[in-house]
Amino acid sequence: MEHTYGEVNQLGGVFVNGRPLPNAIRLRIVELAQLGIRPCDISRQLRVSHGCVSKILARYNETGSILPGAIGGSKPRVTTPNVVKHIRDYKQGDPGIFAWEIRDRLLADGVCDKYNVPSVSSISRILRNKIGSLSQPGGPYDGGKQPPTQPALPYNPLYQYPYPGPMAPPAAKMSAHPGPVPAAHVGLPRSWPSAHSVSNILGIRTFVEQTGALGGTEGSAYPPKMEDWPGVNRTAFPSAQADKAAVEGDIKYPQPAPGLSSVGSFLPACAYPPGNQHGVYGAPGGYIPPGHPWQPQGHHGPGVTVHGGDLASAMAFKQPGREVTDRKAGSPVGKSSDPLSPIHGLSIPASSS
DNA sequence: TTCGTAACGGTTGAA
DNA sequence: TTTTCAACCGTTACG
Repeated sequence: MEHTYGEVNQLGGVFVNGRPLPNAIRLRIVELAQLGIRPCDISRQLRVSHGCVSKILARYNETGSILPGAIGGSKPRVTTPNVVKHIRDYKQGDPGIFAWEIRDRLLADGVCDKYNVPSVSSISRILRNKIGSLSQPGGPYDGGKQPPTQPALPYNPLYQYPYPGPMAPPAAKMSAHPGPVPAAHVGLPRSWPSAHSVSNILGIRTFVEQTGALGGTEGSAYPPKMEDWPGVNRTAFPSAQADKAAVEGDIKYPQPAPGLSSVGSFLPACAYPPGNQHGVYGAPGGYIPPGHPWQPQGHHGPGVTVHGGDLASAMAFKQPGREVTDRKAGSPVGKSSDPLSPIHGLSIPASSS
């Protein structure tokens, strides 16, 4: 957390280690690729490492989304209350049942599917820690307080993970089929682009600029230090963890170093079609005033909207299912053989640089 | 020179 | 409240 101000990469670009690039940059990468600009050139222009360009383009090709994945958090819990109840039922019905038998029954009864069924060890732990304690004293069960076949929570085939809100689980690393949940939103900001619309990606900066937060007042309006950012925490937006993940990259991109001001020179506001500039790049002076830090983007300008074309399509999935995997999963990210799959409406004139 | 990707050090957030 | 762990990130370096 000491890299509040970011670091400078070999290309002179500024980045915050561990944090996603601002969505504006991510979008720009995709846009430039759409224009036929080679990734290596994009890398140089935006001063983003070519590895990152490659990864973002590969992800886009794979998912149709420019957004980063949901950062942080733990694996979705599989031992939901419903599952625990069923396990309890099974144990009550057959005190001698083995954990692996419970597991099989969870599958057979449709309580879980193969993607979210607890492991045998998890079941054992549940039996030991939860059900076992509940069953004490006086025998393995709690005196039959639970009916043998209590309705419990009706099994919802759509239920998979106890994520709050409309979000889908970050199942990016799951296999092709994450389960009963249609993968259309898997791993992406679920409410995108509604709750945190394109404006949050592209518009806020300009909104900030327009509202004067930039140009001398950013210090007060937008504290440069990450930890000074109010309201940007994991509880502020309870319904959108991934949204946060998607926007925090901008929210928390303080990056005052001048390196990324190059983005402004390479990517002037006029590079965007009028539709996209509406409410986004209203400041005619440019995208980022030279010498200014990247302004964090976030929920500071909820009124800003973008009417431009299919910009949102870049934020949405091109295809259901998100199988973008990181290196840890074997990195079967799609080859960038077709980096120019169209983003209709994103006809952006080549940079005037 | 270009591109894909493993390794690395970092951040984040749920448990 | 703190710690742990497993997600994710972008950069770097290598092939």
